[in-house]
Amino acid sequence: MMNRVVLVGRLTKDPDLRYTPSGVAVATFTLAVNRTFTNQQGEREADFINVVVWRKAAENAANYLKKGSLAGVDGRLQTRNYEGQDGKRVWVTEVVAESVQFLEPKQSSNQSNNQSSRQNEDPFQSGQPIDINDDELPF
Amino acid sequence: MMNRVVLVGRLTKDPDLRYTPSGVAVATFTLAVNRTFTNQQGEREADFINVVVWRKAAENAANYLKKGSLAGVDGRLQTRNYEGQDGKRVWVTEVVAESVQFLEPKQSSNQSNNQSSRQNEDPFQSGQPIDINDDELPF
Amino acid sequence: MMNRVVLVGRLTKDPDLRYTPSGVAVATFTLAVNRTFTNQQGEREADFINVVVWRKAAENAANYLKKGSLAGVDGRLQTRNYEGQDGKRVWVTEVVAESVQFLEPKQSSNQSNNQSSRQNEDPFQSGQPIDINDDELPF
Amino acid sequence: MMNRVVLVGRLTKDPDLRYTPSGVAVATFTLAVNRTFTNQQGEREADFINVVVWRKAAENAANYLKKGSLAGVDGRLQTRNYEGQDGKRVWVTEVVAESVQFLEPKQSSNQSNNQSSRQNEDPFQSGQPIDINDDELPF
DNA sequence: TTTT
DNA sequence: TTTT
Repeated sequence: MMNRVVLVGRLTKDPDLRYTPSGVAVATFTLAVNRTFTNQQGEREADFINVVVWRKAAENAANYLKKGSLAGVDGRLQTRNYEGQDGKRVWVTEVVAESVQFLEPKQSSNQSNNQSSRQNEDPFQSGQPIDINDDELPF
Repeated sequence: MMNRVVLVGRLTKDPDLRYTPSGVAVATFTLAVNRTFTNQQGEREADFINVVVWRKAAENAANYLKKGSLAGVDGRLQTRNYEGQDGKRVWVTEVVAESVQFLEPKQSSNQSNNQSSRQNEDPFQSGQPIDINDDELPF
Repeated sequence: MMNRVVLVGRLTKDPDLRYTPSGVAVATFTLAVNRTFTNQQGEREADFINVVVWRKAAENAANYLKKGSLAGVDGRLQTRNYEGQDGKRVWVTEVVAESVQFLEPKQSSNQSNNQSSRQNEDPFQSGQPIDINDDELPF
Repeated sequence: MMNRVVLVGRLTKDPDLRYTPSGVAVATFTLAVNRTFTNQQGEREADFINVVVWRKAAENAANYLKKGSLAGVDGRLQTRNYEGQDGKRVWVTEVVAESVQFLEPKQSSNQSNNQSSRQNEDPFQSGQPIDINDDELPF
């Protein structure tokens, strides 16, 4: 059995960093990966892939990545299900990152621009405890 | 932008082979990929990953793979949406295979066992035209 | 920076298990990976890729793999150099496996065939201490 | 049989673009891929991986990449041998790129910097016909 | 429901 | 210098 995913793309939004009840950091973000081919209308489309990162790598992602950042992900595919609002099982397929690469060139640092897109973020959307049971932890 | 997936696992059912209105073969199947780690109950779980294959590789998959076959897939992640039965957009993440490997040892061929699990399959589930627009074709 | 290799192929010989001076297990083997395309003479060639495995996975490889076994490797590419017998630097590129999958079906076990190809192996070639400095250990 | 390599690193020199006798473009370059871990001296080392690209992608690599460029490579491992100057077979392991990604941000284009590091290159090292038989072409 |  |  083998399961390996490698992606390079851009974050569609700032990462969302939360903590499990026992205090384990988990970050999620979506990576837009542009396709190399165009559709019949000649447009280049993208795939939008959900990524989950745990522990220290989660905190690093939250610190160093923001909307639009170019990032690489090396991980594995995971399927998971939860109960939807209509009571049905909803299945999701996402990538659990084992490592995240920051491919953006370092900014010249005369500007605190790493946080710039963050200042108006909704405190209810980010940084709050997350309702994930610890036994989902993969490592 | 990079997008690469490599999987080895077992088919949960026989592949489903269909054709687009213009006659392009497309096969779908789900690969069960056992995890290497166990959950807190000590059980080894699996991820169930949907795979799409096009053209000649689709027909080969339908001919050589069946429920339980060990197979390798090399491809890319794709996200797609369609209208669910409640009118809402449903998003799916699946793997588009560029190549499929048959990792099952050749059977000793005294038995037509490749088709054995197929004899009672529902003709409405398999081999029928599929409602996919040709402009989804990636290559 | 990203570095990922996934291979499925067959061992050209039994794995070679050795130990560093401080007792860390390291196994090496070569994987023959048949190409999917043929050359101009219509022959299907293969690539012969050297693989290194460390610690517990090294001992598992030595126990469960032998010449001809189908195996999967997930790891990274490593370059290394040493002094050749003519005093020149020799550069090698090899795969350091993070995980090794045994893709051979379990034999029906009425036969001790896992060791069968081993009985005449040269004791000077295998199982001996290896002259590798421990600071090459990647993990 | 599966064979997949994904790399992200920086070119150690400008790409070397040549042509086979029948006019097929082939570019070669070395990618330095920094390791994520440090050795016992606390230094972060790198792997230096040789990459070969064919046809249009070779010309694109020569046009868009230069020494120091950040690039992604998706391809497969290949082993090859030739006769060394001492008459012995020399074996090399390299990556044949199926696609090359240019991960450098576009420069502000007030400068023809893409060629800047090229002006003193040795005409005997680059741009010359290459002695590769066309039957080595993989696609 | 998205990135550049 | 190789596997099936």
